[in-house]
Amino acid sequence: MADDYDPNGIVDKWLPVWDRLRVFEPRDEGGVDDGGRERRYVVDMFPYPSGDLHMGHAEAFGIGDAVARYTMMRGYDVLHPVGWDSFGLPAENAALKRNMDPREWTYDNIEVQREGFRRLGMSFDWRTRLHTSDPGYYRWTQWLFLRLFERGLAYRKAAPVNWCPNDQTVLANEQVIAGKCERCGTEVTKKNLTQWFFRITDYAERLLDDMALLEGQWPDRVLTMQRNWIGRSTGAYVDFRIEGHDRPIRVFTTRPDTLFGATFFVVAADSPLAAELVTDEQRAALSAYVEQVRKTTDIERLAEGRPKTGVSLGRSAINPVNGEQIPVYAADYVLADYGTGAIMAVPAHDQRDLDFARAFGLTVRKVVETGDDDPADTGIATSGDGTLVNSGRYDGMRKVEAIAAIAEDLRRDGHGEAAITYRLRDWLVSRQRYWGPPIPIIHCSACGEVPVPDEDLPVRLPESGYELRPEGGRSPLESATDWVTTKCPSCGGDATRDTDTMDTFVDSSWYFLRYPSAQDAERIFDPELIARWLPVDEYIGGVEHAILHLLYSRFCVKFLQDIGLLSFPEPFLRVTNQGQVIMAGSAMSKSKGNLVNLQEELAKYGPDAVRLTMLFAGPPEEDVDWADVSPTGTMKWLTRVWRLCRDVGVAGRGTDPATGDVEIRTGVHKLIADATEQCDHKRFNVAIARLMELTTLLRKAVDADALGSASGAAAVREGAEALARMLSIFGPFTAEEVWELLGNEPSVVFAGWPSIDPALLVEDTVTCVVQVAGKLRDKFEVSVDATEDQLREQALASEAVQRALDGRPVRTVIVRPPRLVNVVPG
RNA sequence: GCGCGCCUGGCGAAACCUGGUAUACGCGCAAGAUUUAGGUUCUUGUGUCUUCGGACGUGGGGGUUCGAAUCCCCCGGCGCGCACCA
Repeated sequence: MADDYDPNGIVDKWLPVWDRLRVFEPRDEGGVDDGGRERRYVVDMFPYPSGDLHMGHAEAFGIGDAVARYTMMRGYDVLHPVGWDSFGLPAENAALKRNMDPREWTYDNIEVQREGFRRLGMSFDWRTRLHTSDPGYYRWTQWLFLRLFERGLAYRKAAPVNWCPNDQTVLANEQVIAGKCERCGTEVTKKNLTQWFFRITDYAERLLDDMALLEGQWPDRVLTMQRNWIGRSTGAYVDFRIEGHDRPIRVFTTRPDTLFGATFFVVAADSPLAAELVTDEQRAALSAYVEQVRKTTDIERLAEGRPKTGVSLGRSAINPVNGEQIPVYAADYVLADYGTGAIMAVPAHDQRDLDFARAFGLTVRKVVETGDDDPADTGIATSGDGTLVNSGRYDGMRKVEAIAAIAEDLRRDGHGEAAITYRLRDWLVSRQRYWGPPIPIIHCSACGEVPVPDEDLPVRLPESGYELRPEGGRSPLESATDWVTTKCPSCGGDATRDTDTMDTFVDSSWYFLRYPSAQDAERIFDPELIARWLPVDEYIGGVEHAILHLLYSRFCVKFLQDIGLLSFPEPFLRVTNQGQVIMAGSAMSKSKGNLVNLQEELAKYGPDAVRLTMLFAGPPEEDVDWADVSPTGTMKWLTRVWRLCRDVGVAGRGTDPATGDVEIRTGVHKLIADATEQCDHKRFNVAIARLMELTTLLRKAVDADALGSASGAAAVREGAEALARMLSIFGPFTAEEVWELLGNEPSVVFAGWPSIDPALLVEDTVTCVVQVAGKLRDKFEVSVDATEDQLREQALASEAVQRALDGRPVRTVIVRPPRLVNVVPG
């Protein structure tokens, strides 16, 4: 045994012991049978194999591991799995750059990270290990696709979609952040392409409603972000006849009460509607405009104060309530894929419409009197409550009455109906890249889109014969001609495979279902193990997935529930977002030159001190600025713990804690109770502070020769063992080492969380605080059952109180026995 | 623009849920002990001012209360999310 604390030596010492004892495998299957425990499923958002582990991994997984280990220590049977999100663009780009096979790059990195996680002391059950890029996994991703396809929830359509010119692929709406590609930051443009979508919009209402189940369990801001993303609006559809056109065009409005104020009509320039409605005279003008719009990136489109543009389509629309003819325009401020892609424009009561009206010299007609100045004069649209004017028989109604009345009249007359629309769009899942699960569809000239039969899954990625580099929206797989050419499963004729692959977010939207039966070759998951472990009790990961991953996973689980494979509506009962590790105020990056290398920190301080430093720096959800913290402090503490336990050694071994010194025990049990309470709320920073206090308390006792008496030794032992057990959730290697120093058999994990003797928490005396006019003047120790009268008397007798009163009479005395007296002067 | 969150010593932070001793724990700093020295380790001190009685102090202002870091309102600063969604 080393003669002082050796932060890295203990890593090599204890890893093989944990492996041998199978410490992190759930007890009631495979390991020690200890049936009857409650189960908990604790999951960390799985890593992307982008290289070696970095500071962010240590932070995120350190928090997840503390949660998992705390849950284990509290006596639950815990499944804490690990896997890799190993398909995706970055791997492919990195491989391209190095002229490597993406497999090689990916699986090499996974090995490096696997070893890194082990050496960080993660309590994973390695049997769960999965990689989304394994055929044994993506087979089931494809299987899931086919189930969606069967039910019409996976479909292909031509649409203007987000296109990243740098990554040469389409992107889901959720992957466009402020107009830029989520991965590379390039400005995203629009392209008309035929793409695969999942009909997540069918689930919009349930995704919104079921958030009630998550309230208080998920971070509020995540719920808010999802709510806003789904974006429910209530209003009405209104059908407008178009002059010289045989079918009416429907619009959505949240303000049917302003129908009489509609003075023009706008369709999205890039929607098929515009092409359908345009007159021959205006066709050239429209094409030129659409061309101009398409070239504009989202960033430019959204620029502040950008003037409204558009082009007349040369027709009129007819307002169903008053027969008025209003001109029809195409403009880019109307979105093709929201609502119906067309709007009635009410410039008086919508700022965007007013801006357009002023740019094109169109009529502004106020129909709701709000008491504000006329929008036609001010250029400021009014949207508040008021009374209807210029609206025929609806004049005089309040806004809300009018909304209901007009919606009802539209329905009765067959001109529309009340409606709800969502901002959420269908999920674009196809990608023109190589490193993802091939879409399991075969295109046959006779049969159309034919699903690959289940028994032919997986559709494996070809391992050669393709050109990896994507180009102009063509998938790399198109160049793998042998792979593409196939027979139609339906008619047996010549056919071709779909050459797109699925987005990596499809892989990750169901992986937590696969862990308990990661090796199952027969089915997507084992229903018995699902029943045993799912849904996820604790899900730990970054807030960057607040919408993307968490929304998609919720959708997939609801779908699997609908087809009878799952019995719960939500995948994650509780979500915790950890903060980031930053350096000197900003995110670490190579270009800023402020990278902190995790491996160097580990070499200097060992994994326990690094983990503790992050956990102790603040609450889990706060960022940690590495410039503000120092592992030397936590390292010093771990050394003190080690020396304390070395000095205690086997003293007091085998004694009944109840025989221990009461004064020491009282202090110990208070600290255990408080640390437990803090851990229950994931306030690990405060819990660690309590463990530090416990260390100091025990050190002082040992220095005062507590070990010289039987009762002192018993109490110190109880405290030191409690310290080791609690330390194990933050600094697992050190905890194991000191547990051994105390003369115990490994593993400390099996010892569980220390219990608290409630009798020791009951205090006989407390400090009573005496205030004069709310300001602290005196305090004294009193019995917990001191009466109001006794306390009042003792307070008034205090010299300090009399001095503060300075001769003033006492108006009243507030007594809150036994802790407080407030003397209020007259 | 809309929505949300945060603001406490030189620094990271406690106490806010449940109003009642503000600054737990750690870093840093200072002094002392140990050491040949540096480092390490240990001890003590560390909100500001002070006439040593106290006074002031949780971004600013106001309110509720016997009593406010804590609850309410206004303002400022910082951060985050959304952003032409009809």
